[in-house]
Amino acid sequence: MSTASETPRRGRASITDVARLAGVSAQTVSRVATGSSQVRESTKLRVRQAMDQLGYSPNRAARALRSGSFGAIGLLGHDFSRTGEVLTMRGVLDAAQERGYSVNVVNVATGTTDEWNSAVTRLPHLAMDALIVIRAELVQPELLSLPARMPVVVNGTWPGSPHSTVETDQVEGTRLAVEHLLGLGHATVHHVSGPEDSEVARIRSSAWRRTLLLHGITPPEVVPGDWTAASGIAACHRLVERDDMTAVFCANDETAIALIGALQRAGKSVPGDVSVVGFDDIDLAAYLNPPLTTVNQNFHAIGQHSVAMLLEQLEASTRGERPPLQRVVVPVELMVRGSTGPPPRVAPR
Amino acid sequence: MSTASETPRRGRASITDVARLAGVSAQTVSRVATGSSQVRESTKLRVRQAMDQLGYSPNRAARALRSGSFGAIGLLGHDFSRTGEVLTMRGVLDAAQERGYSVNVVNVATGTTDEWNSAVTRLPHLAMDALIVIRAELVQPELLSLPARMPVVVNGTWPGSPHSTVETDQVEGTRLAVEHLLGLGHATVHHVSGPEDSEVARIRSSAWRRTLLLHGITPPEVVPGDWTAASGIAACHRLVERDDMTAVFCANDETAIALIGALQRAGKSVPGDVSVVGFDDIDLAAYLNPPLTTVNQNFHAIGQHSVAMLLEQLEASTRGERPPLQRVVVPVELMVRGSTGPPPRVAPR
DNA sequence: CTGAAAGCGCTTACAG
DNA sequence: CTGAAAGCGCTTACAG
Repeated sequence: MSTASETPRRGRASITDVARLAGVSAQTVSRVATGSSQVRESTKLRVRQAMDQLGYSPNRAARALRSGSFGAIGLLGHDFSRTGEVLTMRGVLDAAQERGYSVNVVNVATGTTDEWNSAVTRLPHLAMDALIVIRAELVQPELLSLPARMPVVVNGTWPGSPHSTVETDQVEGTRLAVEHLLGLGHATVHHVSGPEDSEVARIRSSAWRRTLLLHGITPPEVVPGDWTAASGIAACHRLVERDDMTAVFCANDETAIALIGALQRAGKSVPGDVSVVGFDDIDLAAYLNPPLTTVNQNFHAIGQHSVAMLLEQLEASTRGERPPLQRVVVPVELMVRGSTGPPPRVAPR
Repeated sequence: MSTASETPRRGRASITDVARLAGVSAQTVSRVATGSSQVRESTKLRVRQAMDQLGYSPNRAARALRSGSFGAIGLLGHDFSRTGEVLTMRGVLDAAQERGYSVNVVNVATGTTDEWNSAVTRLPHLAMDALIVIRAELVQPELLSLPARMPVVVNGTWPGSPHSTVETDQVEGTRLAVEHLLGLGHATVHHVSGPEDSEVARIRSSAWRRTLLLHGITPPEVVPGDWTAASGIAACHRLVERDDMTAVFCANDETAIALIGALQRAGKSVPGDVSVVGFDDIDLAAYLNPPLTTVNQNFHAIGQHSVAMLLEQLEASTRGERPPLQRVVVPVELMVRGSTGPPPRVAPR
């Protein structure tokens, strides 16, 4: 009746199939599969062989249902094509994989407050044990605590957050950028900001302002940007009319790169006439002409820290402890390249 | 005894809790939750209220265990920080979300054949109904059919693949790029290739060669690259020694952008002395100086098509049909910008 | 339109 | 070191 080719009809072997083939009980198979307790070496071997023969892998849903853990981390963010989101995701993927967790990525479509809140509300439907949120700024705090007992780590700044956070040292990065320019001899540093609804952008702007004030310089008017290359070009039109414009600190690299391109087309030399600094250190930054001086954010480390903290929280609550609230600040590094230099001898007209 | 604040101890309401509160059976709650069959309007309303009051959301693991479907798609790829991977992922995320599926992203660490195979082998452990693989080239075909009955769609070229594929029209894109340069009056077109182990890179190289031959031009020696900006700089050293080097077709944008930067530093004008074309159309391409002429790949569409095909397969096999094998080719568009122009009057020395 | 019963494939106590 | 029983929270037939 039973032939070698007879495999379970459902296409996938279950723990019972393995148990039968190995001549043991299902629990023993489970013990071998999870490595949870001691099994006699010879038994273990027999079970392993049966597993291989049947191509067995445990049903994740059954395991999750019984154990209450999915072995998955959720990653919620808006616009997973920007440098920050992408590199953070890489860090999360790497760290999670190392610890045997899979990653469920959820993209918030439009990035409006409504979209964020609705995404958070839909989360409990998804199978995940813990959650990393990139830029939670726009989320209502009450909503983010919605997934009951679910550990949450927030990437970026979220004032008054009841959750652990991992963020770049924005203030230090900005200070390094501005003081680098001042150190080169520039009389002042102009600033192209990020969008108004971004907390990070506001922090960079105010750090720029404070650094100038500390050096006794009255900050010039901010040129508004929105992270995009297009806003870098728009910024150029406004900046070229200023007589003292020899140095510009841009809120991110995209804007800085587009600004440099526009300045060059307007007949300005970078850094001969104008020095430009960005923020992020995207991959291409070092290969442009001129190579971009910028502040390196270690997004990958942010992702890795997030996973580590999340799993600590998970373990703490498994032990019945109250998970610790942590705030990690990841250091930055100023990458000095070719887009900055001393100001021109004679003020450009 | 029972107070308003009494919630189930486990922190999350179950279907039974909702049923009790609404005064119906668990199945009726299930019917309302899944919308699977007709329920009297007044009953539905009562159930909905109970759900809201308890903050109920169905346990994904239980649902998956019972229904055999996880509501999740796996996305397997190497290096989720490159343009292609990232934008394809965006397309997958958008399309999956629209259909109520979540996306499990798995990053293949080193991109070696071994890593690919081991990632594929580990997949059945993960909770997913179907799988999208970006660049399966390095995977052993037998392994990729390992997850029994799991629909698979492959992005990119995989000769002899037993699975459905979605890919960019590489040949047409290359032809457009090369003929654009020839049309401008260039006598020949040099080529910086992608890495040897990439099928896509090989296709672009051979399409470049064939296009030149079709126009009666003997193809110059290929300059080897590997997608990176660094290889664009290396290519510059080799290219500047060639007398007839007035036009270069690069296998991707990163290489092209770095090459342009290096050419400029070597005193060449782009496009005055040399015209350069890339492939991909990354976000920054239009904002560089000069703006990059390149072939636009619609990665987002690739991701969306992949999801659509996957779900068709899933539905077909649910109906007991043999899922159809599809091959979708996504059209390209040549973006003519500032990095290309007619050759210099006098051959540059 | 609604309900009582069975069972998806595991793991978790509890015995031995 | 190993096993028999129970049950995680759902959905799927099967009744009515």
